[in-house]
Amino acid sequence: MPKRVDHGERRTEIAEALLRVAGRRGLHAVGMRDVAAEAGVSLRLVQYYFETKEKLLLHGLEHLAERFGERVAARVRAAGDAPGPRAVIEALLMASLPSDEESRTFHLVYTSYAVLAVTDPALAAQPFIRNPDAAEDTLTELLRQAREAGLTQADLEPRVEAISLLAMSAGLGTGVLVGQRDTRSAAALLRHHVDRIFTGGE
Amino acid sequence: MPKRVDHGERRTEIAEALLRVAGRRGLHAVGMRDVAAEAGVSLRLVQYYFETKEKLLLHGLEHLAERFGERVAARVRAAGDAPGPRAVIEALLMASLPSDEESRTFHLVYTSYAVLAVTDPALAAQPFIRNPDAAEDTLTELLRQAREAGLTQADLEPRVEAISLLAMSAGLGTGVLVGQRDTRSAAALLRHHVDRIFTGGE
DNA sequence: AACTTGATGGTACGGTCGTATCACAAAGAG
DNA sequence: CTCTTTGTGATACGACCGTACCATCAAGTT
Repeated sequence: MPKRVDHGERRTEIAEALLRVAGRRGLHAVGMRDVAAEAGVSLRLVQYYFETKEKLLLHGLEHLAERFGERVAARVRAAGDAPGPRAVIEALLMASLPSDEESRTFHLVYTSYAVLAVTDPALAAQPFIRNPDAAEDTLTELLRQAREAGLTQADLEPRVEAISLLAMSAGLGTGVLVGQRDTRSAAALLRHHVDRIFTGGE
Repeated sequence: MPKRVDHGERRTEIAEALLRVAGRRGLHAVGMRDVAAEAGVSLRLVQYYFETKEKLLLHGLEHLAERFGERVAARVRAAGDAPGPRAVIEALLMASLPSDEESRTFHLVYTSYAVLAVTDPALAAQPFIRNPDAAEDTLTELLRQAREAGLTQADLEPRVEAISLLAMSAGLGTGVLVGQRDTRSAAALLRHHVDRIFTGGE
């Protein structure tokens, strides 16, 4: 046998190449040859590790979601040791706003995938429901904790506010992406609503 | 000269064919030939009335925005004669949620356009800023009127709430589109926030 | 040493896409 | 009646795309 290469590692490299070029030129414009060139390998290798383009896209989406999850987790950790629910919530919301190149790419590519998934049944809706639902559950639980700790009004509905904040974050993110709004004003808007929620207790 | 055909009319027919097929199979999958078949004309005619695909897309986007504007206006009118700001606001928000086939297509195609516009400088960012900005101004003005009429808290910030509601509506709309959420719960969420805003006055 | 097998490169095939070209019919203008 | 112009059809071209096929090299195995 030859070199014995770690398939998982190689697949990750190629998937990240896919995300990079998708972030630059849009997911719709990404071909197998572009991915190969970006990853510095031959077209054949992309075929070798992902037999078909559809599998490449699917793996790319999973990898994107995973990397984004790690990014959010890192931001939350950076919010300090033993941060309160509010700090965690703010970190969580801010992390998903397009600010630097990475989060901008994330937003763009994720939205592209979503659009594709609506019409293409092959790109299972799975990842588009599981991950957002997980974020929703997490945020709901954080708000519930805040309410129990008396940091919010007693009649706060955690899930309602969680869904609202995430929907707002997504909508604002799109606005930033198309250049309608800048990141700072979007962040200020989100903080305004966090302020609103964290009022009435204390 | 031959038949002397109304160009504007024909362009509209073709643009609507574009929107129909884009709504079914996704904007990324739409070719000139698909549009021609959907409109019941030959490929050549599509080329004749829109020289290039890019111009076809651009005109399609403008037509989409226009039709959507009319739709919202109709919904607002249907809210009754001399409706209060609140009824108008609710009608405005609900109309832009994907409920029937038309609004679902609108959301999908508009999002597709937005994704394309991020990377393709030819698809001018114009329509993606002008129209949302107009909606934002309209909603801001409605909220300001409501505040002046004492229907809301006196310290309400009209523009902040307008942007928030529209961003939420967009985010929720995407959620509905990908099947994460159903239309009724999204509508209920929006109404919840309208309720929140229209409180404290009276 | 011969063989097997995983990793890789090169390249060709069939299809589709946007666009361009050529041809022609029909309807007024002179 | 001829001529010009507008609308319409058919088809061809060149590019690109995803996929498939074939060859080759390297590293163990027997």
